[in-house]
Amino acid sequence: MNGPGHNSVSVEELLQLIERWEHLNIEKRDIADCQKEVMAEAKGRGYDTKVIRKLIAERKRDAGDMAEEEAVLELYREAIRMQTGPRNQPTNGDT
Amino acid sequence: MNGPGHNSVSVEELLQLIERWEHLNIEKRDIADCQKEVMAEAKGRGYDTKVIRKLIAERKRDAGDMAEEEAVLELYREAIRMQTGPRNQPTNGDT
Amino acid sequence: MNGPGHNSVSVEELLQLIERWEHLNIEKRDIADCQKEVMAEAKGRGYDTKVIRKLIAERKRDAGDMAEEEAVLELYREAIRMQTGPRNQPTNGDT
Amino acid sequence: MNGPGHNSVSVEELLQLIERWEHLNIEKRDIADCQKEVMAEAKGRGYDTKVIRKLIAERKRDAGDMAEEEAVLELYREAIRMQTGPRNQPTNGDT
DNA sequence: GGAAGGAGCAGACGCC
DNA sequence: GGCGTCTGCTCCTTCC
Repeated sequence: MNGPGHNSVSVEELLQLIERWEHLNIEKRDIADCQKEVMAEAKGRGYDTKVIRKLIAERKRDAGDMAEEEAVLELYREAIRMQTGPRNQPTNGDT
Repeated sequence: MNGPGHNSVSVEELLQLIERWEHLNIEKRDIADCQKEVMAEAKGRGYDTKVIRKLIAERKRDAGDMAEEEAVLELYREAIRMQTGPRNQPTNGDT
Repeated sequence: MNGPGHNSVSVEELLQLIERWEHLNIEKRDIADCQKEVMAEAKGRGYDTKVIRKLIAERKRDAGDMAEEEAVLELYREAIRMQTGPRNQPTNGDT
Repeated sequence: MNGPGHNSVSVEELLQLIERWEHLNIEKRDIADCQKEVMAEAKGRGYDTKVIRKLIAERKRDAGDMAEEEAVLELYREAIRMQTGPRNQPTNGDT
């Protein structure tokens, strides 16, 4: 009842999408395993993994804060532009 | 002041471990982005991503269940053997 | 200095919330202890607690699967309706 | 082939044990729901639940630390006794 | 030491 | 397009 080009194609492409997603997930798992290995190595060398995780979290926050600071600065710049721009580009007299 | 055997070495290797971990994390993020792209493509082709996620979860469960079922069956067999085996095996004389 | 309306009120209600939560947690611990007792009793009567845990897990899965299956079926039905309904219902002229 | 008092009894008591355990589990779930309500109420009153969780974790740690401190103190006392006791109870001259 | 359960967190979806 | 909510995942702790 269904000729070619009907939803059998959809099923095929749906499966391909799903399998692509699943394959990517496998890669993620592999990388996570590598991370566990790194932690294991750290522990093997006598480091406290809990402390290391704290350090990583801190670094992450620091990186994030830098970005956030930038965003805030940009926000302020924009706010300033909205005040100075519309009003007159004002005190600048060298036009 | 920083000859061999100082703790600057420890700091260095600690940093290397952390950076290796962070780099792996970046790779994970990239792959996660790819997954988002896949989902976006699916959505673009008219699929319901919620359903797709359900399907993926189902497939995952199915895969897991196969292995688990075997384990459970083995466990039960063992449990039954522990009950029937010792009790009936040797002293059973009504053959 | 600490009349009504100060933030000491907030501290008080915050503490109450926290303590309510903690008290509930204690109750949970108590119940968990009861569960341990049940298991200990089972073991004392000669049952294999490992098998019992598997049985419980199975019963849990069975119960969960019933509900979930319904949800998934409903989801799929809805997805199918979204595909077949709009596409074929009105403008379909090739009959 | 099995008269009364055989393993049909075991099945019954096994089921009772399992159901007792499951009932306790339900109670735990209920309490967990109450905890969620507490958190929801806290959020409704404008508190940051994340901070609250941190506070609870701290209090937990503090409580644990008190006990741990006691344990450490006891350990030290024991160590001191092992040093002073065997050697001579000696230099104590007020006998 | 290994597994099961719970807690915490990040990502994804829906609303505004 | 950003925010709030919510589910799912991972990690950690506890128990066996």
